[in-house]
This record gives sequence, structure tokens and C-alpha cells, in this order.
Amino acid sequence: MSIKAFVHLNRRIYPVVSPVFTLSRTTSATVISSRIPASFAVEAVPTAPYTTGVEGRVDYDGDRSNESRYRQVAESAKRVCEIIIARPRWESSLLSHFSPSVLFHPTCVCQVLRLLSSKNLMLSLRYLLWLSSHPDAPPADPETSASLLYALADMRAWKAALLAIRTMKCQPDSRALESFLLRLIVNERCARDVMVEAIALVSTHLTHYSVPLSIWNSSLSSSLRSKRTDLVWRLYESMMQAGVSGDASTAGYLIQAFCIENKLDDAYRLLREVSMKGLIPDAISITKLIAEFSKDGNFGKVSELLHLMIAGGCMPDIFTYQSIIQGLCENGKVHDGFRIFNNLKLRGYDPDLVTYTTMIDGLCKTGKMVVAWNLWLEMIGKGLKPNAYAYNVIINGYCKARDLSRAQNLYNEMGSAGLSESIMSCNTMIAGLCMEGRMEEALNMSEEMPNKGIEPDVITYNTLIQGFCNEGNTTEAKKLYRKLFSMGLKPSVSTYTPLIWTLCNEGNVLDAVELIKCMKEENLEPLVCSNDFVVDGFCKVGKVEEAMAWLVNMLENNLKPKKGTINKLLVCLSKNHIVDDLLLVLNNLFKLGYTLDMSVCYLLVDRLCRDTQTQSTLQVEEILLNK
DNA sequence: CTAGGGTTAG
Repeated sequence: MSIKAFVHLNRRIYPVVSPVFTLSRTTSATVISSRIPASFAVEAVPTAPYTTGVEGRVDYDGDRSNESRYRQVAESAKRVCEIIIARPRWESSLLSHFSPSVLFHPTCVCQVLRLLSSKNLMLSLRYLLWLSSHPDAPPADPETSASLLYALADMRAWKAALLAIRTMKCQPDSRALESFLLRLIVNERCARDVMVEAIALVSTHLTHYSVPLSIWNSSLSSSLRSKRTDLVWRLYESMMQAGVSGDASTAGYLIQAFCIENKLDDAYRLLREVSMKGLIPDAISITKLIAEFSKDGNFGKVSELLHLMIAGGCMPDIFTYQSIIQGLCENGKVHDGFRIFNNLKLRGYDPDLVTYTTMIDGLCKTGKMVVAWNLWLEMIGKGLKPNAYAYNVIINGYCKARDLSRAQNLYNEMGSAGLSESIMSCNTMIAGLCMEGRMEEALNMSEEMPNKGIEPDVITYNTLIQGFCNEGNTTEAKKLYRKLFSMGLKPSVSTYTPLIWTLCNEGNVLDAVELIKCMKEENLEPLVCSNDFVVDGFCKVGKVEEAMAWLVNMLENNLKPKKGTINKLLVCLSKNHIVDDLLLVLNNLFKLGYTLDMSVCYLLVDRLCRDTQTQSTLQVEEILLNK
């Protein structure tokens, strides 16, 4: 496009081309014009030609007509562009080619920006930066600023756009800023950090524009979607600084942020506070808080919030009830959950697929497979098509109920329904096979997974390892343990627990201890019961001292051994006539609030009475008294 | 896109 055409286009779209002729004359002075230094108003343009004598300098003749002045400035702008494009380090020399009155003429600035942004956005940014280092330089007019900002937004050059705004030489009007911010918020690919930075920048830098509440709320919502509560708080802080007070939606977003950070008390306090003022956040936010309290088993708060919702005219919906049912099921109150579920239907709510799935899962987990199956049929009867979640729940139920044939039937049915297998469904079936001791089939299934495009994960390996350990097949279990590493996976505590158990069981206590060492090196803390296994194991192979040492270590680390472990150790100590340790352990047994097994008690009394060296009738009495 | 919820080992 030729310069002329550009200029022409410019005039057509923006009838007021040259701020120099308009801004200073606008009767209702726009906010923009008031920000343009007075020296750039038309009256201030020097009337006498520049006579500094620098060669090639273009000057400005104040006596010419407006039209010719305009043409001259336009001509200069064109030359400024040529220089900027042609010379790598134009910044240092531009002022020696043009007089400031021309170079910093508002029309010139706008034209240069427009010409540059049509050719090279990077150069227009550099030009803005250069302008910003000259306090006398005027900002571009709102239209030019807007089109530059849009051009940058088109290229998703968000950071560059922010830089442009920060120069203070790019000052689009409110509408342009708003649509820019909206694009920034809606754009999924852009970093949320930039969004927050932009909003904060715009609200603090551009005093002519106040960010509307809708933008604050949208950006809060956007930050929440990516779980970026840090951004939520930053936004809220900027919002407060801007003097904008939030509405019910804002409160809802903050409540959600508190929920994500598990600060339930803060969320609750905020909800109470705003609802007192008559602001009732949306059902989503309150439901999320209810869901958290429900998961925590804090049903007092759940019912309180339900009342608050209803009183505020925000009716709990199926999502709310689903989260309550889930919480009840997870906290051993499946029966109550089921009651609410059935009441829901009576009260005209239609439980959806997720609610059915939650309820069926709760019933399955408590072994109520008949009820679960009836609910499954009811769900299908209502025309709800089970998805992968639903299938996995019921399949898992039958696996745990050791009804593998029904589980497999459902698994096949799921496939026929066009629902593809997943890591979840595979792991579930593998666990079912392991539970039944069908290790070969389980292993086969795991080996088939990659052919289906599913890579076994640490859960797959843990399940298989546990399966083999339960069978006492340590060799296979160890093989899988090594395979896990070779597949680039990281073991978890659950990888080790069954291995330690089986090694201790078969008397390989030292190998078990070695594994515990490995765990610590991987920053994994063994379960307390793994220590019990080790003490048991040492007792089993007759290494009483080692068993004793390990138990003492547990006690020193505040790890509570099981009652059975201590009783077994007592038997072991008494068989080996280690009376002082025996008394020590006995003492600890009582301190931990445990009782002596009857059989162990008889054994100890018998041993202590026979032991001529101790003559400890007193101690025997003590034992009997404590019983 | 017009929200938000459910499944595997321990």
C-alpha cells in the first residue's frame, strides 16, 4: 500500500486525521487531549523556520495553510519511517534529521505509528519506547493506539501490548481497552499472568479508564479455571486499589479460591459476611464450599449453608445434593446418603448420571451390590446412558465383591457400548483378577495394555506387585518392581508396603530393611505397619535383639506398633530369657493402652516364675494386676 | 465455550 493510499484510508476511516487541528480546538476537551503537552497544540507550533543549520532537517512553516502543513508533516512521517526501517540504530539519530516540532508533532507520531504497524509491529514498539524516552513526545491518538493494540492482540503478542501501554504513548479509548482486555481473558492460550498484569496495569496506569466490574469478575473466573488462586488474590488486590467494590459474583469467586486453598473457615466467614449484606453468591460457589465441608464430614456446616442458600433464594440444585451424597458416602454414612437420594426423587428432583454414579459407588463400597444393581437398572430405565465413570464404579463394585464374572460381563458391555478402555478400567479389572489370585490373567491384561494405547502406570504395577506378594510370589513381585523403574515410573509407598510384608513373612528381613532404606532415599516414608512387619519378621527368624532394637526405634520415633507386634515380641523375649527388655516392652505395651494377650500372659507368668534368677514374683503380680 | 459434580492401589 502506498503512503498516499494509507493516508487516504486514514482520512476515510478517521475523519479527524490530525489531532493538531482538532484536539486543541475541541470545545469539550477530551481526556486524551488534556494529556497532550501544551507544546503540541497548534498555537504552540513555532512560526519561524528552524535555522539550526543541520543538513536534511525538515522544518515546519507555520504560515502555510492547514492543508499544506498537513502534507508536509505527512511527508516527514514517511521519511521518519524510511529511516526507522532502513537504519538499525535510528534511535540515536532521528533527532538530528528532524526538528522536534516536526518529529513530535501529534500527526507525525500517529502517521509514523500507522505506517510502521502496517509493516513491522516490532518497529512500532521500538518507536513507542523511543517516544516514551522523550517526555515531550505526545501519545498517539486513541484510534491509532487502538489499531496498534488490536494488531498486537491479533498476533497474541500480549506482552508487547502491555509494553505499549506502559510507554504511555499508546492510549486507546475505553471501548478499545475493554475489548482488548476481553480478548485477553477469553484467549485460552495466553498466560493468565499476562491477563492479570494487563488488568492491573490498565487500572493503575490509564487513569482515564476504569476497569468495569464485569472485567474484574471475568478475569477472576478465568484465574479460577486454571486453579490460579495467586492470580485471584492479585486481581482482588488491584481491584481494591482501583476502588471497585465487588458484587455477589466477586464474593463467589473469592469463596471458590478459598476452597481451592482449603481455607474453609475463610470461605465460610466471607460467605456469612456477604450474605449478611444481602449478597448471595451463585449456587456454584456455595455448592463448592458445601462439597468441601461435606468431604470433611462437617455436616453441621453443610446443613447451615443449605439453610443460608434457601433463605437467600438460591436453591440448592442437583450438584449441591450430589456433593452432599458423596460426602456422606465417603464418611461412612451411605445410609443417610441413600435416604437423601431417595427423598430427592420424591421432591421432584431428577438425579442425573453423576448423582446415580455417586450413589451406586457409595453402595458398592459398602458391599450393597444388590441395591447398587437395582439402582443401576433404575438409572438405565430412566434413559440415562452409563458412561465410563458409571461403568468403572459398578465394575469396581463387582470386583471388590469378588463377583468377577459379572464384572467382566459389564466390562465387555462397556466396550460394546463404544466406551473405550482406560487406565482406570484396566487397573480396576487387574485389581479384580489379583484379588481372586488370577495372577496370570492379571499380568496378561497389563501386558496387553500398551497394544490398546494405554501405558500401565504406578497403580497398575502396585496392584500387580501386591497380587504377587499376597501369593508369596516374591520373584514375580520383584521383577515388576524393577520393571516399574525401567518404564520410567516412580514407585510410591504402596509399591513397597506389600514387598516389605512378603519379604518379612518369608524371613528375608534384611532385604525388607534394605527396601526401607531405598524408600527413604526416594523420600518416601514407610507406613507404620511396615515397621511392624520388620519387628515381626525379626521375631520370626529368632533375631530378638534386632526385633527389640527396631521396636525401640519405632517408639523413639513416635510410631505406634500394633498390639500383636508387641505381644509377639514379648513371646520372643521370654523364650530367649531376656527379662529386662521383656519388662521394658511390657511397660510400653501398657503405656500404649494395649492389653496383654491371654495366651502371652500365661506364658510370661510361667516363664517369670520359673526363672530362678529373677525371683520376680513382684513383677508377676504387676502383670496380673495390669490385666 | 454459557459454569460447578462422579471412577482405580493404599
